[in-house]
Amino acid sequence: MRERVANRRGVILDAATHLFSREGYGRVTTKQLAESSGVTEPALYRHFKSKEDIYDAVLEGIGERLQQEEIFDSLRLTNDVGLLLLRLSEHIVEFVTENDDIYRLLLYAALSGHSRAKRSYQMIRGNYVKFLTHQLDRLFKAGLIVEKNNEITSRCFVGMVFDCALGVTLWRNYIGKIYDPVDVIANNVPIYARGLAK
Amino acid sequence: MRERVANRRGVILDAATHLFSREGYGRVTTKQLAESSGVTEPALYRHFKSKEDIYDAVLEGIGERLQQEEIFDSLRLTNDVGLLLLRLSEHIVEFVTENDDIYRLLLYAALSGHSRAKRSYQMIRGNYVKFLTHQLDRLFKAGLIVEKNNEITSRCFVGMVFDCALGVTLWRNYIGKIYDPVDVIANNVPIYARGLAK
DNA sequence: ATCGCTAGTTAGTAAATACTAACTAAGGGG
DNA sequence: CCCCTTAGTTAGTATTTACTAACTAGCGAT
Repeated sequence: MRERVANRRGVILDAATHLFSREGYGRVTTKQLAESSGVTEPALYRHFKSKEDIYDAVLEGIGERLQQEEIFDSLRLTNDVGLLLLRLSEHIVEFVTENDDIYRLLLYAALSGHSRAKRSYQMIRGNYVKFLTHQLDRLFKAGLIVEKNNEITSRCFVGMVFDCALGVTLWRNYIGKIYDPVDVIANNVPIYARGLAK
Repeated sequence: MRERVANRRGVILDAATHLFSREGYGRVTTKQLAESSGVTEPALYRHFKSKEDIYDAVLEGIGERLQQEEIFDSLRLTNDVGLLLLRLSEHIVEFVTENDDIYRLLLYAALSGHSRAKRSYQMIRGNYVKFLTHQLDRLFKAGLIVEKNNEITSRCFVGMVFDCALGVTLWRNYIGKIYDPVDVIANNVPIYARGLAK
């Protein structure tokens, strides 16, 4: 029974993205990949030359789902450090919550030392850090925040927010009470902002 | 050639801890486990009933390497929120840096949804959060810090510090400039402390 | 001295795994 | 209409993988 589908490659990649993000590369079998793409195993090899190749393509494809430019544009002129941190946090938490497979893939890739992990890291977290560093430099020059190493500050802030986002996904069942991410942000970002403001 | 060793079980567990923390459960084979324990495969099964059983024991054994009581005792009476956060941060960063296999195991376990992940999470991160929440409650009652949801604050702070620690281990090669954790802490903890202090 | 138990060994097995060989239906271009 | 390419299929293979069967050296207790 031959079923010809327009974008089979995309279907396989979607299924693979989900599987690899749940189980990690090692535990996913080609059989699983085939079944959840609605195709037989050899068909996978029409579109990719190996299992590794599928994994590579999955990590490669992460970039297309990021949408950071818009939020960056909207914050480029803000002089309110609290608002800057708040909007960035909301964006990150929303992103990780809705695309938690992407961050899982990054963690798996980083843990197992995959060559594409660095690239993924930089796309997902690095851009936020770079943008925030730049904005903090600007706010400092405008005399609005205290003097700090803004790169370190940005890295830590972004790290904190990503970890908070994991509270809604990865750590969800491990911690006691589950808070709405909005409340978490509303509680913490002002602490950071107050610590930075002049 | 029979080689009888006093604590073979421990040797196996050490080797397994290292392997699982690097590769994750799925990618480690019993052959690897045997070889890096200096033993043949069937010998593994004298000490453990399955590969899963070894993994379980590895996660179970995490607890023994944690040493949090001492630092908690030394900070129970501090009225300086900056010092409290600073000492806790130093402890966490030092712990993750020196025992990065443990945190890697936690991440792998959480990602793949292993049943022991929750327990590991609570031992490794949960205790810091509980202690810090309690201390922040105390400092608030003493009128030394602003009013916040101290549980959320603690979770986020601990999350931030653990993520910073990953900057020295997991993210090490992904970020540009590598800072000494001491400098990272010295830059960030004061921001948080200033944000909290009254 | 020997008996039994523990902790090893060698050799092997059934199942799973990544991948291939060989074949074929569908569709488009000339 | 026919032929070529594409994207599937069924059947199969070599290797790996987790684990077992059967045997044995060494040690402590009797």
